[in-house]
Order: sequence, then structure tokens, then C-alpha cells
Amino acid sequence: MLSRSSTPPVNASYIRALSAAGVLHARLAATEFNYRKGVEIYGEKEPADYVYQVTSGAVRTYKLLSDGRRQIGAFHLVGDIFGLENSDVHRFTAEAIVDTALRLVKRRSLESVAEYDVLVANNLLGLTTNNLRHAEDHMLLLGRKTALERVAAFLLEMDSRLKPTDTLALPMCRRDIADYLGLTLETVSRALSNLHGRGILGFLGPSQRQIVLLDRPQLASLDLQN
Amino acid sequence: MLSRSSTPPVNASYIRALSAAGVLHARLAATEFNYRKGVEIYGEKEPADYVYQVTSGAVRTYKLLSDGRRQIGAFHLVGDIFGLENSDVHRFTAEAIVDTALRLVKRRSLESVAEYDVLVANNLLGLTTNNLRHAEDHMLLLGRKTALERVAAFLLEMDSRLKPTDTLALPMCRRDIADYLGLTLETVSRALSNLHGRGILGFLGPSQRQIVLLDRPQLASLDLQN
DNA sequence: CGGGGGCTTGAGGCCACTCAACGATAGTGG
DNA sequence: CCACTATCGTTGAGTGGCCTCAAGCCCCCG
Repeated sequence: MLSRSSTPPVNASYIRALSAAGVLHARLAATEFNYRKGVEIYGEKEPADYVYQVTSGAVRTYKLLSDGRRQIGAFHLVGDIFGLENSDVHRFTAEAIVDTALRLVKRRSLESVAEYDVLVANNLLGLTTNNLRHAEDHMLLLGRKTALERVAAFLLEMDSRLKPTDTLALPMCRRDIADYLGLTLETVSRALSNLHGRGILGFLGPSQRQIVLLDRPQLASLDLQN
Repeated sequence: MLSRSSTPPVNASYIRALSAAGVLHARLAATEFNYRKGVEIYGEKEPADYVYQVTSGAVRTYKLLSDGRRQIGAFHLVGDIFGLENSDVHRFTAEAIVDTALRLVKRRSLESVAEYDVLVANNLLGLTTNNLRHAEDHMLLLGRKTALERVAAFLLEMDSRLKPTDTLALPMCRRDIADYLGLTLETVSRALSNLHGRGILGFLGPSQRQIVLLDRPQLASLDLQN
């Protein structure tokens, strides 16, 4: 469900976070909302009225084919900004992977600022460029990498993006990983078992989402770089 | 800032083309160069000093894995702008597919204008957004579509982007198509033969790159839309 | 005419998918 | 507290779609 929490006109930590991402200088009101696990945040082709930043939790954005096949375009973790489409409608569906808190900014207010504030405009460009870079790298993965290479690349990506602890606490299930990597969940599971058997990674506890990278160099050698 | 000295005066048709793409308002000098078929225009990780617009011909931009696997990210046809990386180095290699003429603009001059001209900054954002949209759609294709769906989608994309004639004159070979679609050239050839056998497309002349779309609706029905 | 590149087609193989069974875990309600 | 259930993950067996390898044709270009 959707529960409203405090809504200060301008949230200081929000400003700081956006600043780190390159979107400061806009005195924009931020509202915070909570989303329960599995809940849709917005749907593909819905009007894009807001831009979002993850305060806690994780989000998946995906496209569907008419017969249900799903391609996840990106995972959005704490600190990430998403939903900035630069078009009137969203091009992805967004769902909370786990219970998630988001900060919302009205897109219109952001864009109206960008119309006269070059710094804001350039920061929006920076965000979009980062998204583009990720999509470009992901095209190479989806088009040309093997299952093992994809999973290795995924683990390394998550390792670099999640909190710098020694063990990855993945928020997403095997199916999400599979739909992100263009595989089936069984293939992902087999690849992880493979890496586990080689001593490259270990599981912590019975949850199977706590993964320890025991041998990052070897993992990196499995993911052929471009 | 606009000096009509050594560099050729601003070319009117260039202005028009960039205007159509949303990058007018910058009084930028454009230089034109010719590239022979197969020649590299820039390499991945090289400094990104120029932005390019296709005057005639066609360009492929791609990434390579260390063992030679190639993923073409996009084809750039007449009128298209490419090479705008918003970073200091190129993230793709660019090659002329056929003999090609390009207009070059210094990236620095473009960016320095964007620093104070909001319209230019927003136009750069528009270009980047278009690239992002294409990459997002292509991720779905690479991750989740079958060989036949990919080829159908490719034909429809080329049909909409090439000159509006009744027959597609593809500039690229089967291998390029395959590396764009994440397939092998044999699979592309089989898919085209399949479509030919169904009466959905025809070949014109012996070149096999002149393709007539006989039944666009059926082609569209083969490419499941998101 | 010979050589080479581009394209098609066939035969066989393999990697990832499909289908299925099973165990473990977490959440639910009695 | 303990079934009960649903969800998640793993693993195995078998299939299939695409890849690999190969041959052959056509066209272009010397």
C-alpha cells in the first residue's frame, strides 16, 4: 500500500543526494512515499509526472512483450534516480522489488527550471547520459555474452553498486536476475551453482541472496570486457 | 564568436538538418569529410573530439569483446547525428558501411555553447534521449525476442528510417545485421528466406540487399510489440 | 577467367530453454 | 506451536532453437 510520510517543502538530505548525482540548484519540493514489495510505481505508457529517487529498498524497471516475456532494463538501488524519461509518458513499468521508500519530484517543475537554468539542464543531461551508457553496455551483454559471462557481469555490477560490504545482499529474486540478463531463472541458478562449485563465490545463510564474492579477479576474468 | 575566417561559413543545409534534429541555434562551423567503405571513423576509447552527421552513406557503431564478438549498437543513416558521447572518450567504434560523407562539428565548441545556451543544452538532451530510447527498445529485442521477431523488427525499423520508397536498399551486409540483432549471419539469412517463402518480402535484383516489403501488416504481427 | 566476397542452404552439435520434481524457507491461520 | 501453503531456489532429463561447420552458387572485379 501507499502510505504518506512527512512532506517537508524541501528536504535537506534530498538536496544533498541530488547534488551528489548532479541535480542540485533546483529548489524543488520533494515528497516521500513508501511502496510495499511487488507494488507498481508507474506503468509503461502512463503519463510521466514524477521523477523518483530511491531512499531505501530497490526498484526494477521493465518492458513486456504481449505474450508476457519481460526484459528488465535496470535495477535502481539506494540513491539512484529513475523515471526521468524526457517524454510525456514512461517507457518502462516500475515496481518495488522489496519494501521501498521513494522521494518524488514533479517532472514539470524540474523541466521548467531546466528551461532557464543551464546547470540543471546539464545535470539532467548527465543523468540521461549515465542511463545511456548503462543501456549500451547492457546491449553488448544481451547480444553477445554467454550465460556464465552475464551472471559474472551481474555480480560484479551489483558488487560495485551495493553498499561496500564483503557480502552482496541481493534484493531481487532469480527470476528478476534472469529477466535482467535475458536468461531463464534455471540458467541463472545453474550459473551461480557453477561459480559456487568453483569456489568463486559462497552463499551466506540459507537465504541464497546473501552472496560472498570469494574471488573477484577470477569473476572478472569470466566476464570478458569489451 | 562566429568568425567567417578559415572555416567554411555555416552551411545552410547543415543548419536545416540540425534544426530538424533539434540542434540549431548554435553557430558552429561544420567541416565535411569523406570516408571509404569499411574505414574507421573513430575507435572506442579514443578522445571524442567531434560530433558527426551523416550527409550520405551509412555508419555502424559497435563494441567488441576481447575475443572478437561484436555488438553493433546502432546504424546511422542520412541525417543522423552520432558520436555525441557526453564524455571525453568514445564508447563505440564507428565505421563507414559504404562510402560515406560526414559533417564534423567540434564537440568542445558545442559543449561550450551548451554551457550558457539553454536551448542548445536542451537539444543535446533531446538527442541523447533519442539514443537512450533506441537502446532501451533494443535491449528488449536482444534479451527476449526470437530470431524471426528480431529480423522482422529490423526490417520495419529500416523501412521507417530509410527514404520512403517501396523497396529497402539496405547498405549493410548480413553480418552487420546479425551483429546488430545478436544473431549469426546464417540465422539472419534463414529468417529472410523464411519471410520470402511466406510471401512477406521479395528481393529485387540479384544483390539481395534490395528488399521489397510485400506485407507490412504481417511483418508487424511477427514482431511482437511491447 | 580466376579469385574473392557475399549469400544461401544443409547437416550436425551444443547451449540454453522447457518441463518436472524436490527441498527449504517464510508467512498464515488454526 | 504446529500444520498448511505459497514462494523461492536447485537440480535433473530431455528438447529445441540457434550456432557451427561446410559446401556451393552468384556476382563483382580484377
